Amino acid sequence: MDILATLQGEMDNLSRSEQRIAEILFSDTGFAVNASIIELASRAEVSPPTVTRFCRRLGCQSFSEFKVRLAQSTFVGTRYLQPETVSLSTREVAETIVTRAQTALYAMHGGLDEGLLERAVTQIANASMVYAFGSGGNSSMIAGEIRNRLFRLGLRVSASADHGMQLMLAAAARPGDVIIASSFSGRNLELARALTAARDYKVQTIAITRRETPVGQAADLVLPIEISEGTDILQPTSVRYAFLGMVDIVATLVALRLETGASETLRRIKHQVVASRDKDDREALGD
Amino acid sequence: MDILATLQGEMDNLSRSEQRIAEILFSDTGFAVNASIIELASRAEVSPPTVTRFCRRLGCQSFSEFKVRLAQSTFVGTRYLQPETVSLSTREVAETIVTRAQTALYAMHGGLDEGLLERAVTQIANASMVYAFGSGGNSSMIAGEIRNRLFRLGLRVSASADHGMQLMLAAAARPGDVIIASSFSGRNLELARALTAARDYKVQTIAITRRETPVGQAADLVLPIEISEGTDILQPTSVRYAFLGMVDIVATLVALRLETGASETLRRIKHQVVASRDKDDREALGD
DNA sequence: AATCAAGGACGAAAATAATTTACATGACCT
DNA sequence: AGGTCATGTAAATTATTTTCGTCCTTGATT
Repeated sequence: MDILATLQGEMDNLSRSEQRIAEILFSDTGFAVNASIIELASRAEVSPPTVTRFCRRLGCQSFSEFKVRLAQSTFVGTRYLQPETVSLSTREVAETIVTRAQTALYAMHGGLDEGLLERAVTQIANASMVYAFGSGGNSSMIAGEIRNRLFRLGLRVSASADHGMQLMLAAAARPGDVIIASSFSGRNLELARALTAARDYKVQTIAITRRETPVGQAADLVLPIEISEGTDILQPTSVRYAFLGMVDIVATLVALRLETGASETLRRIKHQVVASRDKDDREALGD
Repeated sequence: MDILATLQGEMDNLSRSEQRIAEILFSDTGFAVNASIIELASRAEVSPPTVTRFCRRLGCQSFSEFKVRLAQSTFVGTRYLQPETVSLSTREVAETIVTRAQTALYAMHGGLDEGLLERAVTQIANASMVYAFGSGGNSSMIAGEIRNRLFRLGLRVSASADHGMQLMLAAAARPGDVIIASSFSGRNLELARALTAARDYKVQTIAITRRETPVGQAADLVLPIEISEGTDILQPTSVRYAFLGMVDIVATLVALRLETGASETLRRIKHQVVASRDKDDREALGD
């Protein structure tokens, strides 16, 4: 879907002229997006037909289709394409963060599988109890968000970031309960163990993680997020946005599935919250 | 920047033919983005020159520039333009969530003030202790994220979601400490009180919130996020993405300010985390 | 009320520009 | 030597813009 990402993968299969075109696309996407085929060709020192062929190779039918796809992939900036460069200015940092978040959300969206999603939603909506598991700063935040979203819908839900607790909760869970596990890396072996234990007790397990990983394999159903994390340790991982988005999608679908009951619970929560604020109740479930 | 938003504002000043074009842009952006000027014109039952004039009126120099801008504004979908519609299908829900998140991030990015940001970053980087305050599901998540990001940089940081604690911590804080407060609505009066108390003790206070609100006014420095929350109570608020983005930007800038020390702390944390996983240490600070 | 500019919206057709196709060349490999 | 592939040139096609003339609307004048 993201043409620049596609291009990066194809880099090796390109001829010399085509690599020169690609070079320009990466280094100056802003120019490329606004250029005509002639301008782009002359800047890359190739002929226009070579550009056309280049577009075809990337799966576009025409140069203009290519340009549209290019424009779509460069929402804010393209700095994420040069992960080696350390961004220094405030402006660059902001642009990079926003762009990466957008990219992560986009990748998550592209990887969605409606069938899986619906199965997961059905299980959650019908669960007698939901457990949200995730450890480490990021996944425990996600587990917390799962709790935040689902309790508002009137579901019984408990979040845990503690491996020991997770194992015990899994063992204590009963058929009809659902465990939702979050792992960015998929390599959280204790979490995988808890899921395996839950399986023995016929508890449904849903994992938000990468498929081909210990956690992914241990779960009954995987809502896949296949984004690698990058290596810039100074930067917070953008994968969080993808996970958050997945949680929001699942929670919203569950809400729609439950419909009336959920609205009532939400109304009650809101009433309580608003009562302890000043009078303006236009705000949704604020903070 | 967003041409579809611009267009919505201009709607009244358009002639009949132009409104017919706009109509198509809103109802079938996907078609418009891929269409030639002739196709678009014939579908709107106008002549190509009218389309060209339409583009000019919207500030584009040519039809192709217009198409690029259009492609850039329709990252995933345009459903947010009709906020009243309740989305029902899985596909629609996913599209809506992703689009809203993107929009929120974009709005946050647009509202950034470099000067303020740099002042905040300087204060945080030099703080002897940082307190992150935020209550309610959403803001306490943000406070948690502030802690997650900053402790990795070697800063001393404590997060609290409890109003009573916040007040006490504010009273116990000393000059040189910094409090970062998060409030989506800005109407969290207890939080505002804690900030006011901190001020008396000459503790720097930074708020991520809306400017013209009790919390915004109580803080020394506001990193503004002026997004209203929408009223669909079934949907999680997209403002979270904006807040998260702001936290990431601030944290990254602080990291760059601290530079060497931070990398070392991160390396140590990572070493510990990796040691308790299996051997693959390519993963960043995973879960 | 009828008439008459003035101005704007619009489309037809011409002019221009962009893009693609068809074909030719030359480099490289077998 | 022959084939294949990458590439360019030039022609053909297609897309876009410009120019110009018509028609409608509006508002003033008779």
